[in-house]
Formats: sequence, C-alpha cells, structure tokens
Amino acid sequence: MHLEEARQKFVQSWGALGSSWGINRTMAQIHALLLVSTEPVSTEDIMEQLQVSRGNVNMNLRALIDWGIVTKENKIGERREFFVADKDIWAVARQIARERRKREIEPMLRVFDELKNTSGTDAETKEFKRMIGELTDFTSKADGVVDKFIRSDEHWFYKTLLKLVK
Amino acid sequence: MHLEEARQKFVQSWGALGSSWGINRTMAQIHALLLVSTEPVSTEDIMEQLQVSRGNVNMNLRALIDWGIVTKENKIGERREFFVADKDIWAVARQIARERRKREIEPMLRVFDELKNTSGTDAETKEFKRMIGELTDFTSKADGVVDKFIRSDEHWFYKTLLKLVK
DNA sequence: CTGAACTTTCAAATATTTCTGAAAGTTTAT
DNA sequence: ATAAACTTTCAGAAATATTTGAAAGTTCAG
Repeated sequence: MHLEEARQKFVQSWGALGSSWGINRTMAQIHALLLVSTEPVSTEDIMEQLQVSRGNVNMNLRALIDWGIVTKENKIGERREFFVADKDIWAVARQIARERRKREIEPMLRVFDELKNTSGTDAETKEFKRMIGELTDFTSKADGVVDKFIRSDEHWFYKTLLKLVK
Repeated sequence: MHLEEARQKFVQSWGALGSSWGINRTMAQIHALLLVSTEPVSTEDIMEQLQVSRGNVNMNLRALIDWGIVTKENKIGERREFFVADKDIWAVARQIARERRKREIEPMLRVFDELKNTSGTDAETKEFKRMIGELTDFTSKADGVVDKFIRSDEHWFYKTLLKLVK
C-alpha cells in the first residue's frame, strides 16, 4: 500500500471510530489528517483532501481548537492560517479526557446529587436511592481514575500501565 | 423531589449521556428505566412510560439484550415477556467495555496493522509510520487496561482503583 | 386447526445532525 | 481609504439516524 492510500484509509477509519464515540465524522477526519501531516495544513488543503466545504472545515477546526488538540500556526509572509495537531498521542488523550470529564462526568455527578434528595421512605424510593448511590460510587471512582490520568505525565502513566497489565 | 419526577430526570439524563457516547437516546432511556425498576417491565410499560412505539421498544430491547446487559424474564402464567437490567453496575460496565473492545478497539488495531505495511522510504512515509506506531502503542496499552478491567471482579478492580487514586 | 395474544419486521415518515455556499466580517498592504 | 486576501457566520439543503405503525410472524390454549 502506498502512502496516499494508507493516509486515506487512516482518515476514513479514524472518522468512523469518532462517530461511534459521539464525535462527528468530519471533525475526526480533519484531526486524522492533521495528525499524519508533517507540515502545517491550510483550510484549502483540508477542503480539497476531504472534499468538504469551507464553512464545514472552519467550524470543525474551531471545535478542535476548542478541545485544545489543534492549534493555529502562522507562516511568515503568509496571510492565511495553517493548522497543526498536537502529535503527542498521550497529551491528546489527556486533553480529551479532561474535556469529556468536564462536559459529561461532572454534570452527571451533579444530577446524581440532586437525585439523592428524592423524598419518600417506601421500598421503591429506597431502591431508587440505592441505585443512584451505586451509580454515584461508580462514577466517582471512574472520575478518580480519569483525574489521575489527566494529571499524569506519560512516564507516570506508562509505569502504572505496566503494573496494571502485569 | 418525589420518586416519579426523580426517575424521569434520571431517565432523561442517562439518555442524554448515552447520545454523547454513540448510544441512541431511546436505548439508553430504556436501560435507565429498567435499572431503576424493582419489578420486571413489559414492552407495554416501556411504551407508556417513554411514549415511544412498540417497534422502537422492541428493537432497542433486542439491542440491549445483544449487548448482554438486559435479559428476558418470563412470569408464570403470563404470556408476554418481561425485561430486567443487570443491576450490578460493575458487571454492566465490564460488559460494555467487552463489547466496545470487540467492536471498536480490535478493528482499529487491525487497520493499524495493515497500515504498517505502507511502502516507501521517504521522510513523509517514515513519519506516517511513526505516527501509526505511536497510535498502535497507545491503543494496545489502552486495550490492555480494558482487558484487565473486563477480566477483573469488582474486588480486584476496587483495590486497584484505591491504589490508582492514592 | 383456529384464533387470541403477543413479538418481530421493515418501508415510509419524522427528527436530528451535519454540510454547503454565499454574504458579511476582518485584516493587512498600499 | 480602498481593495485584496482571507475567515466567519448561518439559513437552508442534504445526509443520516431514529421512529412509527401496520402487516406478517409466532406461540399456545382450547
């Protein structure tokens, strides 16, 4: 398989994976494209390579920047903007973990907290509260692990992983 | 907040969380409903409580059964089927991890494996292969952690978590 | 075997998400 | 100040995902 075919295959697969994790296909594809590009890439480049509109590229680039895994870059003597993805996979993973934690785990824990105050002493209510309690417990523990991961540097995490996978 | 309101809020939130993780809203809502139900629940019950059609409930129940986190239950002297969710959150999490591993991590590793064979000795190709190598490394390590989690019982995982979160 | 009770299927309808493209906005050079 | 070069916005269009509902299928008691 030659480079262009491989790159294309990677972009497609990364896009497909993204969509099964609640990330839109084009955003994931743009990210993939930047990941495997050695040079900073312009909006036009992306439009051409992925065959999508300027507006689409612009919006998804903003989102990637917002997630903190892509940055603008200015080439001297060039008017237009170029973009690069953080190439450190561990840093990208930590950043995504950080964002999803903020956007999903924290709000869910807040909901659970509210639900703890459900009134009633009947068996149904007790059972409901018990389940919410278990979910809170589980979610908090998962949150703890994610938090540790976010705070870790690669070295720490690598060592811990070694221990974990034996 | 009284029980019905709380239950409703939980079902809504679980549905919303599901959709940001690539699980369709109704499937997540049905799961939520079963999670907080003490008694086995019939298709009709779900239709009524979530205000969705019979076909929709049926399809999503099949999917939940397929994921291995919901089971059919027959009440004696009753013709129709009832459904219950596995109430052990850790078991549910392990099951979901197992399925997503099979459906997502494994195929992605297979794609990476193919991409390793990209021909070419130029700098671009080398860089591409290096990135694929890093992604493979990262994904394999994540896979190792997930695998360990899947094989763990709650006790083991709880202890490890304690170590992890200090 | 027949019909009642229930489940499954799937084509069409609906809802949701994503994308386009052109207009408006911004920045910089002259 | 003007214009060229580029970026952003967003209403409507297109694509995708989900849902409906009615017909077909299944099971079982009588």
